[in-house]
Amino acid sequence: MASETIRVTVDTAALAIEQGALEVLLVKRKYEPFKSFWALPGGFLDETDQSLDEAAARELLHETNVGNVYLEQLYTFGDKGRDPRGRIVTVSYLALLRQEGLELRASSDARGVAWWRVNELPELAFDHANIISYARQRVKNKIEYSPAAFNFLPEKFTLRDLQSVYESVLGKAVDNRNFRKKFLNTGVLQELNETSQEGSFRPARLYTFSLEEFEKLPDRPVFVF
Amino acid sequence: MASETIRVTVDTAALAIEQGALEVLLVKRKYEPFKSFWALPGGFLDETDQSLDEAAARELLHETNVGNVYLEQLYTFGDKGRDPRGRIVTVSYLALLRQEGLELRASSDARGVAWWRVNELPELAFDHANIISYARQRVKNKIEYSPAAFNFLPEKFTLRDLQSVYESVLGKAVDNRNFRKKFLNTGVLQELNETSQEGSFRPARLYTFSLEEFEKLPDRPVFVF
DNA sequence: ACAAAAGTGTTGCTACTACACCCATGA
DNA sequence: TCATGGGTGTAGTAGCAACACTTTTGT
Repeated sequence: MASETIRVTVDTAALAIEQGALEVLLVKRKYEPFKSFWALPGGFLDETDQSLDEAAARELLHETNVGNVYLEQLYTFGDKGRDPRGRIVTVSYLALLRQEGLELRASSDARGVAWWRVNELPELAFDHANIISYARQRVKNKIEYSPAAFNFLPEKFTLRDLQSVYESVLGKAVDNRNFRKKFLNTGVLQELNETSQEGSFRPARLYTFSLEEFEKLPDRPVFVF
Repeated sequence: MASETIRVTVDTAALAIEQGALEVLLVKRKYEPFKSFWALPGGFLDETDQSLDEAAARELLHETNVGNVYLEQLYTFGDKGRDPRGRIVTVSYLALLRQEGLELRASSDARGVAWWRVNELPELAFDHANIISYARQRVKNKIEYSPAAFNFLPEKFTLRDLQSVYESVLGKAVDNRNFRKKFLNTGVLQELNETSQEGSFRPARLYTFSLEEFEKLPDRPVFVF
């Protein structure tokens, strides 16, 4: 083998929360290497991509039919030997989204697409387990100082929903009185005159997130629980 | 030009502090594109590099003769058109170091190497100004929760030295009583029985950083001023 | 009336901010 | 003794953690 060329892929760890558990979107590989293993959706950077971000969005849409989601760059992996096909540099991405309303569809070069609970992952292709743990760590940090958590929620949500997001991501329970007090104090929650009826008990008030109010906050972590 | 190949470079924003000013290490380009512009040291990822980190260290050493420094990956830039030579993906790195004791030496493909104050930069090649602003932001965040600041200091330093590092990076003055109290309270500073004589005035006590003590601290930002 | 989740206050403590003067040294 | 930077203490305040019961609704 002569001077092997270096190729670039863009892979996305797309996270969502389902029933109090953090889940990641995986595709089942149809071809070697790692045939039949689950892997992060992604693929080679293309000359037509205007940017890495665009490439990540394109591949995510192509491989899973998921589009229009929050995406940010995570970390770039380039160790020799991480892909048996040759020297491959992978720019990884993090996506935060809701599962509701999606219509997952695998591309023709995959055997399937599915959500997996991050605490119960199968054996993964390449170093993708590593990328996912990076992603988890990033979200954990991120929800403390940014409105990242709201990407997991619909437009209107209850305080309980929001608290559940924090609990799922942080992996620990939070005191509900302190949580409400602190979050309401930040001013980023806009109270609606609507409630959400979930069963035969008291309905919960709905809120929306106000980006405008968020931008008035200091840069420091303000959503720490 | 047929299907152009994608190439990967690794560029490093090496920061140090000199006389209360944050500075970055630049090389003057000898060839096109951006001939005679100043740029970050870096170069193409090589098949012999075991990892991106290694590539960054290799290029930094080759282009500036600076080695053995703290390096961490920063962000990856891959927009179309950011390099006139074709599609180039750049994995950027951040280095934190001291200038003392270095013997800067440009490689044969450069016209020179020099430190530049980040607040007085010349016009830079490519999107390197952008990379430097990423680097500045990263250090600013990093010194609040990690021992990153100590990379700018020698083994033994005074509290005043340490405070100057924070002031230079944060770009603001800090109350010295509160700074000392808070830093000493963290327990990460080991007091030495030595002093530093700097002039005809009271000598300052020297300290060292204790990694062992640092690791006992919580994950949250503890060096916030 | 009961089951279920929504919603609410207080107290003690810790940690931060703001602020100004004395100390030790060499010349 | 003077000039220079090193080094120190306090008081008021704000924000945090810990903690348990009442309210509202549908059945």
